[in-house]
Amino acid sequence: MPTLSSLTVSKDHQADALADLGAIEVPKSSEVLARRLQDQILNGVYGHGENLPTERELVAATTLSRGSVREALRILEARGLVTTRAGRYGGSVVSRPSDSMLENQISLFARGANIPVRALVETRQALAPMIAFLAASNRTEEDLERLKSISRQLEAATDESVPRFLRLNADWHSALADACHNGLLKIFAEAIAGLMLEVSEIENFATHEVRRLAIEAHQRILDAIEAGDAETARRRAERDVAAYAKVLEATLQMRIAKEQSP
Amino acid sequence: MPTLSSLTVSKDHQADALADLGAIEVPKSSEVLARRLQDQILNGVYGHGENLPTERELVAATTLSRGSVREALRILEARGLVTTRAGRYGGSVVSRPSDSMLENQISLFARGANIPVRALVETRQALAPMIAFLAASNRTEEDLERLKSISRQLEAATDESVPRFLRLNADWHSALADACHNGLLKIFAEAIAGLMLEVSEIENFATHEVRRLAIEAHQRILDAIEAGDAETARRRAERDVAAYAKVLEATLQMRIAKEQSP
DNA sequence: TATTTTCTATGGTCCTACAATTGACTATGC
DNA sequence: GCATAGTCAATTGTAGGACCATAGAAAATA
Repeated sequence: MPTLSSLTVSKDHQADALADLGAIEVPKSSEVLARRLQDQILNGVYGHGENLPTERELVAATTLSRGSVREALRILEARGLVTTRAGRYGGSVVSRPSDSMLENQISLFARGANIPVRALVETRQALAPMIAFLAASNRTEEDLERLKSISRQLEAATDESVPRFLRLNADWHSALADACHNGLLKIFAEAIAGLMLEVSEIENFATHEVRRLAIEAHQRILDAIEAGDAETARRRAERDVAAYAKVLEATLQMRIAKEQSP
Repeated sequence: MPTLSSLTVSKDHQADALADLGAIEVPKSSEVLARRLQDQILNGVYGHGENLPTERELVAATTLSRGSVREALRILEARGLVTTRAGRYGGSVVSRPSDSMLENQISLFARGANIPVRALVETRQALAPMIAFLAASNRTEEDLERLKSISRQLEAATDESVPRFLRLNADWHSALADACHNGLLKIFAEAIAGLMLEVSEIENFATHEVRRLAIEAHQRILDAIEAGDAETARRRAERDVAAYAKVLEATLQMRIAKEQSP
């Protein structure tokens, strides 16, 4: 007659069950709350601009301590999902992650992951032609005016300090990214531009000759954009970024050579 | 004889000074500490895998309360710069932001900014050809094997459930992104793939016909990658993603039509 | 009506205390 | 001697209370 214990599963099944368990990670209460609030925000329970419950209300609802609630709010703030203001009628307001926040995150990742300059250049080579193409297709008159304005300043700055030239150059690319009317492409491009700017500043490779070539390339692209010739704009951007990649590579090679025999 | 008071600046200068002041935002102590620790981490004061000072050491050094110190650590944790473990010999160790963390941030941004599907498609059109190009150039034998393996599974899944097909499809693109050996491109592509997957699932437009076409396109790209023919791979990826964009657009148009006359 | 003052709910900060965790160390049993 | 179990201690995790600083609204005042 079968006993109760004889009905239990075999040792093999127990081993399987053990393996199935795996490592268990216990999240912190602040992370759990942050996650749940994030879900509610994404599901529209709290819309943009609306106030989350006050800290003390969250304490009452969750039975967590105020410290844990505040840590959860700091997490959401770091993700750009809420902004908190003090004072009466203050509180945590649901907001959209800003451009600069995402750019910073991309920058942090790239530094941490030791993304090589080559990878940055490749990504730029992927994005820049599409940005030029779209800018030619979608630009408004305001976009065009702004690009032209920066172009003029850029031409005037050929002989000025390198930092000013680099900054104006960045502005030009930023205006171009605006003109393409694609928020995601814009941020990707600007994050990469920011990362490459650091390299450029270190390298200091913006010689007079390089600057002149850059301005001419910009002008050619701008002409195509003004004419609304998307295909030509794309092709010219392709050539521009390829030329830039070559110059940068040569500069980096030079640096390596220098370091090996100073 | 000039008095001391006559040596003070004019009212005009005072007005200038007032304008120079502008709005002043007082940051929270936790944000200040988070920023300073982040700078130290980026400057290599604490290397990857190293421990930050303990919470109580930070309290002693900063004269902040432990609560503020902990909020700062939660901010850094949300940025992916540290991971904290409890227990003796635990603490906050410096770490690199993970791929998934950046992907989530991109996803959060795109949702919040209401990035239209059109912009996602455009960005994908920019990235996919470059990824195929680089994959053909940089692929290892392991990359190739993995791609082939997923391709086989994908062909076998033509008649299976849509979610399984979509998932395998995502895996294929993920493997392709790995093969290009560019960490940044990979994450951008996967973040967009994740966002588009949501759309696809809603649309449920993976008909048998579409699936067959997708598999054929993959095979053509894979052939070029195996041959190491980067230029061909790029061209084929271009055509693939353009075709995909067309199908998606048609599906979206259909949905709009349906909604207007249900 | 315009200005100032007061009021008060809210986040910001500090403090204390204790629980939970976890790796190293020690003791135990065989 | 070795494996197992138990103990210890430093660290994070959490709770709760107290008070300050802030900032709008509302009331008082001119």
